[in-house]
Amino acid sequence: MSHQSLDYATKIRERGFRLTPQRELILDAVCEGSGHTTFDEICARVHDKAKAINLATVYRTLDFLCGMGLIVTAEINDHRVYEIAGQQPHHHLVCRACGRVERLDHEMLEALLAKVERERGFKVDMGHMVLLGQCQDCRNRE
Amino acid sequence: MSHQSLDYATKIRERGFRLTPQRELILDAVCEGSGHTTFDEICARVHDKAKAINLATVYRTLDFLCGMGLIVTAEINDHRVYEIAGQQPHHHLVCRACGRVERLDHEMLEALLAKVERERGFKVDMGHMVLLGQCQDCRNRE
DNA sequence: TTACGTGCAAAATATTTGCAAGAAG
DNA sequence: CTTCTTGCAAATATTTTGCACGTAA
Repeated sequence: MSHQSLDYATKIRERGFRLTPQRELILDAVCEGSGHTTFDEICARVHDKAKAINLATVYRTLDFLCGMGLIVTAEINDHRVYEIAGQQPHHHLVCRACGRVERLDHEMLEALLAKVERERGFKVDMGHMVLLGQCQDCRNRE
Repeated sequence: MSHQSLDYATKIRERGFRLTPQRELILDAVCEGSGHTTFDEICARVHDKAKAINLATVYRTLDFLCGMGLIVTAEINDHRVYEIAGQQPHHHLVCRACGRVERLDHEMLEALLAKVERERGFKVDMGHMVLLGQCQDCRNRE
């Protein structure tokens, strides 16, 4: 249990819910790939392993897992994406040109957050932010 | 023409497209209200003035206006919102508790953007950002 | 054994498209 | 006139729901 996904089984059962194969599969599917996963990717991975799982179940389970705080969701470039929760707070730089996704550690944002809180009294609750722009390679290429 | 919406009529015609009453109405509808407007609000306002305008037209026209760069769109708290383009770049603080939307000027973010560009070579193109959190009032109330 | 969860199919929504008629330039 | 746009209706796509059955605990 060295991984980020501590003991999700316990987290689910603790609150009186059940751990089902479907929930495990879908949670796995969110973990696969590098970080962000779209609904369709999740469906594809799930159907790979168990063709019988229903679309409605995927919808319901993703909602459920969000509600449990085991996964989080964000909107990148008009696409809803899911990702496993409980990681270090971090953010992404998404290149509009090539679509590449780079990671940005939370530390970079701390100065900004502190300033907003100090000057506006607004406490930003920023689990995951997405900054769109242009990456270095694409800029050089121009 | 002191307003932000310069001469959109010209901008449209310049590129060989036509200015229609529908396009004017929908553009107006996006301007009304204070800043953000949802699809449904737009429909409601449009139907107020002209019941006959078709849903498909609203969809097509919003796409069109985005394509022309006359409006911009963002995602706030699971809701797609539209807003007139060409304003000063600015951002919003959205309170998760009460839903209030405060404006945040671009200046606040500049230090962050400069840092990302310096350290990562990534040029953030930040027309409009949304920070979720908790506003001062709601924090006091706890 | 007990309800929680799932599959299934249908319903409710949301969005897109083809095409003929209407209208902007 | 020309051809871009719209309205309409149908086609798609997406998401949600009700219900009987299956199964985790």
